[in-house]
Amino acid sequence: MTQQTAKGAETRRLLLNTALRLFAKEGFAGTTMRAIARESGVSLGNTYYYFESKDAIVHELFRNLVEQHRSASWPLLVPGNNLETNVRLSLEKSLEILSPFHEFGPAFIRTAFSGAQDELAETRRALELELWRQVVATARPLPPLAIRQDLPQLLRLVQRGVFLFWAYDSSVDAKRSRRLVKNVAPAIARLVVLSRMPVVRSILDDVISLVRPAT
Amino acid sequence: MTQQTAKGAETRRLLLNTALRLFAKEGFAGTTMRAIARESGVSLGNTYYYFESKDAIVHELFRNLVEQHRSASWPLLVPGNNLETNVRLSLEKSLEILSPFHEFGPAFIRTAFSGAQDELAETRRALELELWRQVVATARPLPPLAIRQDLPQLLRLVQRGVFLFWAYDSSVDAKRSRRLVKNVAPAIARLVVLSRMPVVRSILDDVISLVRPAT
DNA sequence: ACAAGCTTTTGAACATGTTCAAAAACAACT
DNA sequence: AGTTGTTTTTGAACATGTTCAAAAGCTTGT
Repeated sequence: MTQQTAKGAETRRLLLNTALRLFAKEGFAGTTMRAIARESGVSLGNTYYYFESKDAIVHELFRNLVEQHRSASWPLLVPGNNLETNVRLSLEKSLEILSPFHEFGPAFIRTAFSGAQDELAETRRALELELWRQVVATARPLPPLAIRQDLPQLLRLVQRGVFLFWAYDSSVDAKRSRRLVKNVAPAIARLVVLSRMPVVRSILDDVISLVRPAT
Repeated sequence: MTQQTAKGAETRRLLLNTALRLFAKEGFAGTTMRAIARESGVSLGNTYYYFESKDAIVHELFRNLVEQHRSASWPLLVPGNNLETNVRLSLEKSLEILSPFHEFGPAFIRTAFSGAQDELAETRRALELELWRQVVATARPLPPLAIRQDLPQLLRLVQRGVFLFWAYDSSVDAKRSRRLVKNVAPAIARLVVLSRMPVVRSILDDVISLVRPAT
């Protein structure tokens, strides 16, 4: 199914690069599998030897973006930042990295929310969580102990929400999404502080009970 | 494009019914436009005369479900219910009505979140809002005045969230979605009560500023 | 060098969503 | 009844995602 030899890996890389270039130029729907094959100087069938489907190519592209997001956000999480700053920076960086791919929103969502339990989805999830753990761990003051444990998963949930919003955000330059982030970051920070209050805590518990078993 | 005469309307209805039946039996992806045409005793081209695309059929189906949800929830909103009960009943009814169409989740989402500004989307939005206005208006005690105005839009937002969750919920019988509703309803009610507190109010303001201009 | 068994590549087919020009059916008017 | 214009219907084509059996290349062991 996938590549085993050096030559195979090379072809695969070639196809992925071509696909990326065409996607950028012609958009997702506007790029045909035949075009990807032709521009790569490879047969159509061969393309399917390396990628199960057109969506699978997007899936891989998406995973790359998640990786980029993580590594680009990491150095921003410097000591001295409070939670709000960390959250805002990470979310903003995510929008920044996604911005050239707005047209893929729906396709991304299909892969991001597919509910697939395969390895790729699992590593993606782990990658995302790692970032949000770092966001929490480097924030000062540290969030209340009672919530510290679950906060990364909550933040990941928030990110998914922002991502969804962005995917269907048709405002120019995703202005509305950027405003959302600007508003959400302080809201989160406040909520976290308030999590000491039993009423707020119980609401958070409701939400946490959702992220715990899955998603 | 669409039907003008009685016969045309008849053909359209026939196609829609056949599509619905086939969707239920074979699933969305499993139902081909050719099958719909064949089973209706109509040519393929004619099907496209009445429905712009396969998605357009789903779009119409979805609108019908929204309508059903509204009219089925209405009688449940009896005097004496508090907000939590009303919210829970409406959300549960929504899951109940959607349940036979779980497989359409992604397709529904495409139409529900397409961001299209056409008439169909606008009437759907109005229909939804009307229900949530009723949910708020019939609840006792009435929600705090400061938030009463915006609450319907907030609740509609919550419903969209639940809908998204449901669409990608792969648990059997959408158990997780049902639990979500069970947890969300009291959380909402508590939040509304707490909205008198400035801190909570400011968070809600952040969210409200999002639903106000659009979505 | 050769055989056996992988991996890679190809080319042709298939299935299905969608388009379109032309035919048929129908309605309205004279 | 006949003409004219509109709505409905058809059938054939097209575009593109996907599958598959067979050919070609490569690697490894003899």
